[in-house]
Amino acid sequence: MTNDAVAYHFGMAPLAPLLLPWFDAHHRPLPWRTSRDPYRVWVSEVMLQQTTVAAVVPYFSRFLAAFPTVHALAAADEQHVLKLWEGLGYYRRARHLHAAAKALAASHPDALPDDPAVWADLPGVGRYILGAVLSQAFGRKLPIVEANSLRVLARVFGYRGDPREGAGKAWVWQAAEEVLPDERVGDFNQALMELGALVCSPSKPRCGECPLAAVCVANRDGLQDQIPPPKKAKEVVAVREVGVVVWDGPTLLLCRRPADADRWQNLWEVPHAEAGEGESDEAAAVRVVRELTGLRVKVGEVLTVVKHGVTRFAITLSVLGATRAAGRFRAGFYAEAKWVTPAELAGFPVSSPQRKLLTRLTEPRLF
DNA sequence: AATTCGGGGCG
DNA sequence: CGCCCAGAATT
Repeated sequence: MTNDAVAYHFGMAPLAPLLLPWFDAHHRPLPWRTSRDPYRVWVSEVMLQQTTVAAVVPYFSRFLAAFPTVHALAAADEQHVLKLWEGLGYYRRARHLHAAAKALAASHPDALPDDPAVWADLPGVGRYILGAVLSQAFGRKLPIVEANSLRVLARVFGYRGDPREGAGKAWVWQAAEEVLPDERVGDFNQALMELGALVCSPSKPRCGECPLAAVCVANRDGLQDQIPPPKKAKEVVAVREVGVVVWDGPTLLLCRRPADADRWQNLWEVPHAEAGEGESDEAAAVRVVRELTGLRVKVGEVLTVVKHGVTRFAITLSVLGATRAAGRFRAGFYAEAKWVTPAELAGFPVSSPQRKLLTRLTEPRLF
C-alpha cells in the first residue's frame, strides 16, 4: 500500500476519535502515567525499551525514588545508577541515560527542553524516544514507531510488506505521522501502543474488542496472521563443533575434536581471566583466547586463524561452562578444520610468557 | 543491512 | 523451548 492509500484511508476514518475514548476507558494505570514530567516520561521510555511493562514497574519506582529529578540523576554516582539498573539488562541504556542527564542538567538547568534537535543529540535517544518524550510531555506533534504501533498501523492499513525494514520502515513512520491528531498527541501515541499490547497482539488479536476493527483492513480481510509478515527465520546450518572453550573456576581449557573423532582433546589449559567491569564470563573467555592467540574470536562463531593471509585452520568457539549452567547445551557447530601442530601453534603471535605456557600445555590429553 | 546488547514472560 | 518485547548504536 502506498502513502496515498494511507492518506485516503485515514481520510475516510480518522483513528483518534475511535482510539482515544478506548484509551481513556481501558488504559492501564502505570506509574509513569501519573505525571507529564518530561524526566519521568523519559526514564520510563528508556526502561521500557525492549523490556516488558511488568518488568519495568518496580525498577521505575525504585529509580525515581532514588533520583527524583534530572539533577539528582546527573549528580549520582554511576555505580549507584547501574546498581539500580541491575537485572533490567541492556546496561548501555543506563550509562547513556546518565550521560544525557548530565548534559541536560548542565545545558538546561531550569527545565528540560521541548526542542527535538536538543534531544536528538543526546546519547541513547533515537527517533522513538524523541517522539515519545516530546509528545507526551510537551504535546509536540511527533510520531512514534515501536513494536506495538508498528503492528497496529500495518494491520489497520493492510500494509503487506515488512514494516520493520527498508521501505516498510519508511512507510510505517510516514503512517505514524499522518495519523497524529492535533490534540492529545501524547495520549494518541500511547493509545497505539496500549492497543497493540492489550488487543492487537502479535498472535490471536482480540479483534472483537478492538475500537479500530470497523476500519481495519487486516480484520476485514482476515490477514491478522500475515500482517506484519513473520520475521524470516535465520538460516540454520548443520554444524559440528570441532573446538570449544570450557572453564571450571580458575582454569580455562581450549579443547579440540578432529572431524573424524568422537572424543575431545585438551589443547591448552590456561588460567581463566577475571571478568572485568561490565564484562560477561563468556566475554572474558573470548578475551583470554584472543590474548593468547592474537585471533579474532567471538562466542559461538567460527574461529579462523589467518596466518600470512592464508587460513590455516578453523575451529568454533563455544562456551560449555555457560551452556551447562543454563541447563542445556548449545547446538553444535561444524567447521572444516585443518589442525596445526603444537610447533605451529607455538609460532602464533603471543607474548613470551604466554608462549612458554602454551608450549608446556600443548600436550593433548583426554578431556 | 546485519549485529549486538539482557533478562523475563508467555504460549 | 522458541518467540517477543515502549530501540539505539555500531559495524
